[in-house]
Amino acid sequence: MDPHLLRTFVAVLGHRSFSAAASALGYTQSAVSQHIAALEADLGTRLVERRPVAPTAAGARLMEHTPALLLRLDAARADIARLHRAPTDRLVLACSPAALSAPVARALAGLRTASRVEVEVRVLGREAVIEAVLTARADLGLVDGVAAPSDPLPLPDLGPTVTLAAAEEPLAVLFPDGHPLAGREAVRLTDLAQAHWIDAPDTAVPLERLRAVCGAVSGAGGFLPRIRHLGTDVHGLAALAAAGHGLAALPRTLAATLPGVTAVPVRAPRLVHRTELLHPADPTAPARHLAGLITGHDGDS
Amino acid sequence: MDPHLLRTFVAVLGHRSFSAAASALGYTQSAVSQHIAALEADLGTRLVERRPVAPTAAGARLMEHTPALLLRLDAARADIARLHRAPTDRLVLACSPAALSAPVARALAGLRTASRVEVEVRVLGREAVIEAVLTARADLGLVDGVAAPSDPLPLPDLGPTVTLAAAEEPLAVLFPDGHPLAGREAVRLTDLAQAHWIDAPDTAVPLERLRAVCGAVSGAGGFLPRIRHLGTDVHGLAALAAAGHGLAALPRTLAATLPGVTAVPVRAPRLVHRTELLHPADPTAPARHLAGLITGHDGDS
DNA sequence: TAGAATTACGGAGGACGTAAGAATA
DNA sequence: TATTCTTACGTCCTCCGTAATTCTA
Repeated sequence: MDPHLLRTFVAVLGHRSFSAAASALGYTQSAVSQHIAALEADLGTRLVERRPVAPTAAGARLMEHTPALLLRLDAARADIARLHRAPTDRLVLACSPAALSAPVARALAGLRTASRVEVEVRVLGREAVIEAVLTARADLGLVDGVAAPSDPLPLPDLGPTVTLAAAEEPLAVLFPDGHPLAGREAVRLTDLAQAHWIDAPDTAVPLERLRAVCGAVSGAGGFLPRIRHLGTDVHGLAALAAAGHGLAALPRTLAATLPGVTAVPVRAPRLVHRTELLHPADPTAPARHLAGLITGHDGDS
Repeated sequence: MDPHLLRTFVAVLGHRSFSAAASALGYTQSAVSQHIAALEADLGTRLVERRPVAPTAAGARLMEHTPALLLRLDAARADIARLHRAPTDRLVLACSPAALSAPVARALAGLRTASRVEVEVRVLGREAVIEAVLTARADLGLVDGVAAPSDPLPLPDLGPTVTLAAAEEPLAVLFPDGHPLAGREAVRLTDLAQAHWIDAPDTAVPLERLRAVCGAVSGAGGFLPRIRHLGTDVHGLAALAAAGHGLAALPRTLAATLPGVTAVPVRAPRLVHRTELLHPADPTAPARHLAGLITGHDGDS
């Protein structure tokens, strides 16, 4: 269970090929084959089915642990590296699309007028934001999601990362302009479970999450995807929604600014769209500053 | 960052000595020294201060990740090993002290009358219960704690372990018989923050947890320990409480059966004592059976 | 000065590449 | 039969133990 072997393992499954994984990792095919063989010998089971390459049951189990394991390994290394970095006047903010709201943008402006800080904003998917903060590729992160009011987002706990609430606001559903429900004051999310949805896991609220928060109320499933939208482009998502491909959930103030769609607030179940600020245990000075601006408090602790 | 090196690292810090760690791990001191040197070279920092042996700042950071990392590594191995184990008619239940309630005991009795299953109950601290389930040293776990009603316990998420609620019941504080507050109908936990408490992290509700759930209300700290009780012995804890060493929080029905103390329910903040059932992704047949008996449902999913 | 960690060094085993051999679509 | 994985084998490097050395309480 050497990390190198595990990295090879995920690469093999990711590429569905030994040789592709080998060239991606800078090994020969032979080495990759030996890595997998070593893992399988260690664990006493076949992990990968060959030709075509696919995980066995045991391999699937291992895959439930390995990415998190490797991420945490990187996080540990990053945490230590952070201790010795020079104080910087540069700030990298990783941000999921719906988390980059007008107030956040204003806070960033405030930071840049107050101090001469070079700012870089990276819009990423939710997991990628968390990963960026943990591995110190970003100084600060903003992730959005839905939860019951004043409940925290269910983020995977990956060590000593501090998160503090940044903002809660109403959740809305995007309807094409002129849609029968677009005139409503508010909608019940549970009523829409059987509608067609756009599966945009990185941009809108993931359907699986909608299922989870509604499933706590009614036991049902629903929220089936009709079309899949990858990437982090809110505008493109709105275009799909406007064209009637399906529904999507976004924070209301953001949704209200999108063309071709009408944002109808969600009335029940009682939910909010929540944005949380992630920062590592010892943020840089600019990161502390921005965190303070975003939360309205001092960024200490 | 080889797992072997990390294991040596935690052993060195745990024993506060290279040579002690060496003999514990079956290495020579030299090997341990080389392990630490390799880690330090890899991470580019000193991790351990020598004579006396203690973690540096970087070493402390690494220690925030390493135990969880090694546990997850073991959990992955255990998950895979579970796939190939023979079906068994043995059941090991790991259980935190306050989770072993009368209904649980009855459920166990039901299991033994229904099927010829050899049952073993292991009472452990909370972390040890989780660890036992994850590493397959137990088939099923029961952990207790406090939370807001119908909120889940804040368990560290260590991979694909399913948890389902088993029971919620009122939380109570143990007062010595005859204590001025022992006659009360109910108490506010926040009123007791400045009282003396028994620090019994494995048996009672950990003080840190009380601080956390009360801290969400008032920002204060409090709940300072006066005496420390280690181990998993409810009766001994009660004896300390009866002798006036300090207060402790336990589920009410359990607390009510203890001699020498009076259990006063907690009125505010609105909290419950909660017991959660932990089981691995693919429980054994007896484990499924017992889970069904405890929750009152079928143990499927 | 004694206890404890480091350094030097050598042998055994492991890791990776080259190249030849099996297996499958 | 071509592609892809496996196996064989040689080399280099790493790992760990023995033993001599340095450090520090």
